[in-house]
Amino acid sequence: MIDNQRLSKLLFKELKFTPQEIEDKYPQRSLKEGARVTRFAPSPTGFLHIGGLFAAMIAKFTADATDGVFYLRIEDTDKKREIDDGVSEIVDGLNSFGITASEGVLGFEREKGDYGPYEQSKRCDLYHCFANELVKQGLAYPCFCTADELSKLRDEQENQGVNKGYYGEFAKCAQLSIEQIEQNINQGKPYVLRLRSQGQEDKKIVFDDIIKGKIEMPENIQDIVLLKTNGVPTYHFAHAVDDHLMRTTHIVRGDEWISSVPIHIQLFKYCGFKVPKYAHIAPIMKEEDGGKRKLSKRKDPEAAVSYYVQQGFPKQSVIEYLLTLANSNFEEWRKANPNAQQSSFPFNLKKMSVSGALFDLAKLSDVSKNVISLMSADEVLNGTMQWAQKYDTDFYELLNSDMEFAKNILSIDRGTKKPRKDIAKYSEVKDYTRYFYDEIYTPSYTLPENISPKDAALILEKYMEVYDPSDDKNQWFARLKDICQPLGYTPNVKEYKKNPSDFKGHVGDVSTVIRIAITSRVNTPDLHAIMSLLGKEKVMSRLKLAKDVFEEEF
RNA sequence: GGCCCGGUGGUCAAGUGGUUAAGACACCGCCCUUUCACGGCGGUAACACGGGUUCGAGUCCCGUCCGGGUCACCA
Repeated sequence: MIDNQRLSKLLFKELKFTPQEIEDKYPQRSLKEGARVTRFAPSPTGFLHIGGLFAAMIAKFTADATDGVFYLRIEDTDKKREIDDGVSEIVDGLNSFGITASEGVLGFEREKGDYGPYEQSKRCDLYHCFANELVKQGLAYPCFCTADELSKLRDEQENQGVNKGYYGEFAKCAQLSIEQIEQNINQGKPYVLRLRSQGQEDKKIVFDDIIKGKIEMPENIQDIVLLKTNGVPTYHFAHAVDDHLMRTTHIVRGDEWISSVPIHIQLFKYCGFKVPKYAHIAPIMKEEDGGKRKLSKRKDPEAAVSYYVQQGFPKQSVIEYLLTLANSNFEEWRKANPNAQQSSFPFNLKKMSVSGALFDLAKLSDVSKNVISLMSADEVLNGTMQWAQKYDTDFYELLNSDMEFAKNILSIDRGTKKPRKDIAKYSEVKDYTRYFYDEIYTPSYTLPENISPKDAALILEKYMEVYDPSDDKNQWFARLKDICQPLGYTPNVKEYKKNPSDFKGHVGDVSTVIRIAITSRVNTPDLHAIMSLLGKEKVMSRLKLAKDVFEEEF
């Protein structure tokens, strides 16, 4: 038995606070009954991952659904892996999808809230205080083993076929006498602080994960590292201290942490903290070679949240899709409440799926088409311009040169009870509208198989004779019908279907030819509206051009 | 390898011992239609496998197989 008080004095010479002072500084939050405090706690080691956005979104919705608090904490305890703009990368990424924290880190060197600092690198005094408490209770000790010794240990254990790690008889620094420790320290030997685990391998620990359910695991017996050589805590220890002090009630995090829960519960108990509730979420996967695997930061461009911004998906679309993955009843809710804010969805952690879902771009597109179909023309234009300003400046200039015109284009078939759903992302708007702009429109005609170039030319010739730009929609269509008969087409689709051999086609074919002549496409929004916007001159010249091209073909 | 977790159509998924095993995406047909759309209807397609328990199993138990996670002074 060593003298823990003496060890404490040896290890922690200048502590800034007592545990009580700290507890007083971070009091219980006064929130209503049932309010949940959640957090997103990433490391600033790279771009924001779609899985991170997913986790953050779930944490935020969980807090918001209970009038709780969602805050952002930065886990920067490993300076080696950190990147320069790590914090902004995360904050900006989150913000660009509307997942904003009400507390915590707001940006580079900026934070808000009474439970800070919210960057772990600035909280060392706090960790040291609690580490010292563990030392005083004999629950932590310094370990002077070098990396070499440790890896040798692992090799030996591998050979012996026993569990690897620093525990039991293998934890040789656990047996050091106070004199040996003092001597090592006086010699300036570097050391880490390890937990003196009281766990027993044959005992089980049981906890209830909100998503995964009841989980039973052996107690932790590893004397894990609490404080690294440089005095900075490991994830495990920082998690216990921070989530206790910040009064987090629900830990929402990736399920790769499940196997560490025995360590975490042990730490909370040794420190005298109340154990929080855990909700471990399954990762988002990708299909490859018929198998599933976690989306990888290095290999998959779509792992980065910025990919979706670049692609031109509206932020609501991505969240909307992620929400369908998180709570499968979201789609049903959305159907019943097409125009409701996402934030009013009664999010439920218990409805989360237990296993990882494959990311489905086709489904995202579908969700996004719906989202965009419900936007106003202004919203679509704003979104598109914001996107284009960054990723397609030529197109941006084009839109910007006459925003009223652009808005009119986007207004076609929008705002009705049954709006079109043909835009999935802002990047598609250019293609969707290109025939309105001579600058980016190159005519290129492909007729359907049932229409010959000769018939097409005849249709166009006839139509040019009767085209009247002042027609309203009904008159316009009546004119289309009028030219059908003489050309061998029928104005009546039903009639055509009854006796297809009696006609060359029906009014649909006639309008298709005109549509192709004007837009080079077989499907566009309402043709009458398009022609009105284009104006007489352009319409006539396009009809003429197409007619000439078709005539050349026979 | 040890320890955890999981396995329902191509994908996301309902499902809590009795269902013709929902729904959405994708795909394919048909219908509606004043063009294009929107929409509607229908179709193909699933309980990993083997044993139990039970009158009855996708659902409970055991085993097998497969997939995932984790075993750092990284988070």
